[in-house]
Order: sequence, then structure tokens, then C-alpha cells
Amino acid sequence: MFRFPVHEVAPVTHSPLSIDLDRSSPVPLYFQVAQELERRIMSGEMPAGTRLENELVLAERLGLSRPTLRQAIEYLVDRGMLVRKRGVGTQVIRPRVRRPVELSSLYDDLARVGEEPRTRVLRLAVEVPPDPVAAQMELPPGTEVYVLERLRLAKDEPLALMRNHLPLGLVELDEGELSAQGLYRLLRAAGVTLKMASQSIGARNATPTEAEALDEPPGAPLLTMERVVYDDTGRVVEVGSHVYRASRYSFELTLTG
Amino acid sequence: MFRFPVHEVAPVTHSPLSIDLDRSSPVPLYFQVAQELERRIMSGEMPAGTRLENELVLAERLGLSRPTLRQAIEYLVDRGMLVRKRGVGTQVIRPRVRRPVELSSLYDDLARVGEEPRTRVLRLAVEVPPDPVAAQMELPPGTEVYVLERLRLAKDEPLALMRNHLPLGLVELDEGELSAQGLYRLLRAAGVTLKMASQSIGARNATPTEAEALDEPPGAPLLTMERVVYDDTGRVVEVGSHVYRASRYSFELTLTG
DNA sequence: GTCAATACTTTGTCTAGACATACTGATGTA
DNA sequence: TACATCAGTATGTCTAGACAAAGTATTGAC
Repeated sequence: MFRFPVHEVAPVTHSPLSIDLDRSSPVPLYFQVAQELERRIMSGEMPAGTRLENELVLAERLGLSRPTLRQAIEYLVDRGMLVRKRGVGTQVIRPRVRRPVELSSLYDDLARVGEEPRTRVLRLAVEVPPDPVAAQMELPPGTEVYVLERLRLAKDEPLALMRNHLPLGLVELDEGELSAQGLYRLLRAAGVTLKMASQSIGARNATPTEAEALDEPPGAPLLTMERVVYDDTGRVVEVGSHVYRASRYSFELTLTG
Repeated sequence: MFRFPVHEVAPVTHSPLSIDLDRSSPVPLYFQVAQELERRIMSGEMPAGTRLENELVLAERLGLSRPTLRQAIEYLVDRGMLVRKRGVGTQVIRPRVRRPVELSSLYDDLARVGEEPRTRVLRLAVEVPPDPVAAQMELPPGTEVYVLERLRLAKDEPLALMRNHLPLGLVELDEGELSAQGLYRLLRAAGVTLKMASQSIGARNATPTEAEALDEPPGAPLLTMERVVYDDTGRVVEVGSHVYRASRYSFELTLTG
């Protein structure tokens, strides 16, 4: 005979979940679902531990096929917001996923948090770079490239010294534009799709010149960052060598495994 | 009338691509395909620029359905080895993808490159941590946790000072085992699935104590790393606060966008 | 009461095919 | 010659359903 357990308590809540889908929208259905789920997770409507209904039920309720629904869930699993376990189910793991240091520009990062970024262009020239730089750019030694040196300030305080090398013919660099916005925005505006970057983060003490430019005492610790950026066709788009004031800056990153 | 162009030159080679699939293997078909493609890209058999045949043809040649083949390609696109463009095709972008600093342990990283890692356990205790650490671990203030302090050496030279906090009841920590292998391997052996980490990388000068322990001159630059690691259920598994000798260590990471 | 075998639930993998959409290149017109 | 139009090609999205495998809970035997 069927009996309800006496202490019937939902172990983990799972709301029946209904989402309004717009089938005439150019936004794919799976993405509409993913975005709505992401919103609910972020807003706390679906806190960590919330269990989703199973895929069959969910797909039918939303009027979608299971593959389409799975595509939405997969998107969120990849971003570390959901976990799936075969035979068990799918549940929310963590709302507060900061997701910084992707392929973002320092300028935009600062602007986003209200740090009022400014840029002072120290040098903009076309030169033959040192051989190691040419090698990183996968160019034959002796090829001329842009050399760009900038001082980045946030709220009128020096933050970083940045040296970049860029191949010619990719984008027309202009001192005025470089002062008004970040390098990455200029690249994107020129139709370059940033795809991948390989970077190395280290530390060392400031040289006297650096210390003065950054308004730090001699020997102050600096964070160093070397970065090679590729576009979607595999070309090297930019090679950067930056130093940051450790007293005012750190790299935040989220790793998933 | 049909004419061949005079200067017929294959703009990008694409081999007919045949792969032996084992349908009785427990390894999924899409993964067999993905692995084989990855191998050919890494080995240089399919250099950057190589174009794949279109999905319909490829699926038929391999005796797979298109979704299955797409799943394989998607896997490699996510890892930054292939690019797809609608109406155009799929091609290899880059063979040499170093892919470090994922959710890897320093110990295993060093061992892999032959650096002969060793660990000296300086302290292993059960204590009430400072309130900020308790907050990071999402535990009520006053809860006891493991406190672990280690010195990591590579080829008999000091490399890093590591302090970790772990909740009790997750794994039994033993000084002998901690000396012989990395913390992450112990966690995995205890059935903990590391899922996500949020970390912050900065720099500062060494304190006198740190300088001595690490065999560095006073005021030497150090890389600092603060890390909170979560498992697949969203629990905090470990909170780490490490300092590395900047003269001997840097973080390598690959970003994709 | 304990432990092994069994049933059930849920995600993982795979198939076959349809229509939509973005990009390329050829065709045709002014 | 230059430009707009159109056909062709390849990936993007979506559907409907099948079987496999892993994990959980229940059942049954000793």
C-alpha cells in the first residue's frame, strides 16, 4: 500500500519552470532558454542546490525537443552554473560567478566599474622590433611593425605602463583615438575578431624609470604581463608587454575544470 | 563550358580524412573523432589553415550522423583548435596550444616538466580560522578547519610558500602523504571532484621571514595567489593563499574568447 | 539485520532528416 | 567596367525518437 512518509520535506526545491519563448525571434530557442535560466540563477530565484526537472518533462513543458533543451543546459554547464549527473539530475551549483579576465581590455574593465580610465600615449612609431618580438609575431626578422607605448591611469592615478607591438596593415593607429579608448575596441572596429590569447603573469621590482612614471617608490613590486593575441584566422594581432602597480592592481580569474 | 583555371593551386589543402572508429569501444564516437583530429592537428599532419571537408560529406565518409560529427567538431572549436564560419567551412587555426593553469596542481605541473617537486610540511593543525577565511569558506565564524602550511621545492630549491584551509570531514590529511604528493591528488583520491576555482594574482615584496624561507634577498618581489576552489556540488573545498618567488615562477594561461 | 539482486529514474549518445541563414562567386545589366 | 542580383555552398538551428549506462532506491533472501 502506498503511504506518504511522515516527514515529507522537499529536499531541494524545484519550481515547475515556465519560460516564454519567442519563436519568431532571430535569437535561437536554446539561447533564449539559457539566458532565462542564467538570469534566474544570477538573480537568486534559483539558488545553489535547486534541482531542475528532468529533461524529458522540461522539454515537453517548454514545447521543445530534448536536444534543443539539452543545448541550453549544456551552455550553462560549460559556464559552470549547472552540474549534470547521469541517473541523478541537473542542479544549480553557484550563482556568483564572476567571470573576468576573458579576452577583455583593461580599459573596458576599468570603465565598467567606474574607475574613469585615461590613456597617455607616450610613443607611437613604426620600427623594426627586437628579434624575439618578431618571432612571437611570427614575422621574419627585420619586418617593420607598430610600436606603441602608453601610460594607463585610473581616476588620475597611474596604474600601468603598456608596450604593444602590432603588425602593419591591420588597423590604422591614431594617437587621438588611442587616447580616447582602448586598443581592443579599435581592433574590433577594424573588423578584427580577437579569438585567443596566451599570456604569462609574473612579478619584479620597478626600475627607477618605471617607478617614476608610475609614481611608486624605487624597488616597488610590479606585476608583469606578457600577452600574444591571435584572431580567428590564427594571425598574431598583437604582442603586449605590460607592467602594473601591484599596490593597485591584481588579476582576477575564474578557472573551470 | 567548364574550364579549369590556369593557375590551379589548392589554396588550402584538405585531405580526404578517414578515421578508424571502434563502435564497440566505450569511448563515445564523437570523442574518438575529436581525439583523432586533435592528434593530427598537434602532430602537424593538419597544419594551421587546413580546411576540413564539409559536414555532410565528412559525416557520410565516417559513417556517422551529422549531429555526432558536429559534436566532435564543436569540442575542438571550444578548445580553440578549429574555426567554423557559416557558408564558408571549418578550418584548423593553430597547432601549438599550450593549455596550462586549468585546475591543475602546482605539484603535477612541476612533475610533468621534470622539475622534481618536493614538499616540506611546515604546519598541519585543526584550528578556528580568521573570520575572512571562514567567510570565504562559507562556514559560520568559529568553525574549526584544517590549516596547512607547506614549502614547495623544485630541484631542491625553494619555490613557494603555501597556506591552505580545508573544511573537516572532506579528507583525512596526513603529513606523510602530503610530503609525497600534491594536495589536489589527495582530494581527488578522496572522491572530491574539483569543478571551479576563483583566483586572484598579485604581487608584493617579501617579508623578512618569507625571504629567508624562500632563500631570497630581503624585499624580493613575490607573486601572490589567492584561490577558492569549489567541487561539483558547489561546496568550498579549499582556500589557498600562496606566494611564489617571482625570480623562478610565472603563471602561464590561455584565454579564449 | 545485512547484503546482494533488481527495478527505476535520469542523463549520455546516436540516428535521420528538415528548414534557416550567412557567405562566396558567378551572372547579367547598365 | 562596375554594380546589383541570384544561385550555390556550408554551417546553424530544430525536431522526434531510440537505446545505453550510471546512479538511486527498493525488494528479497539468508
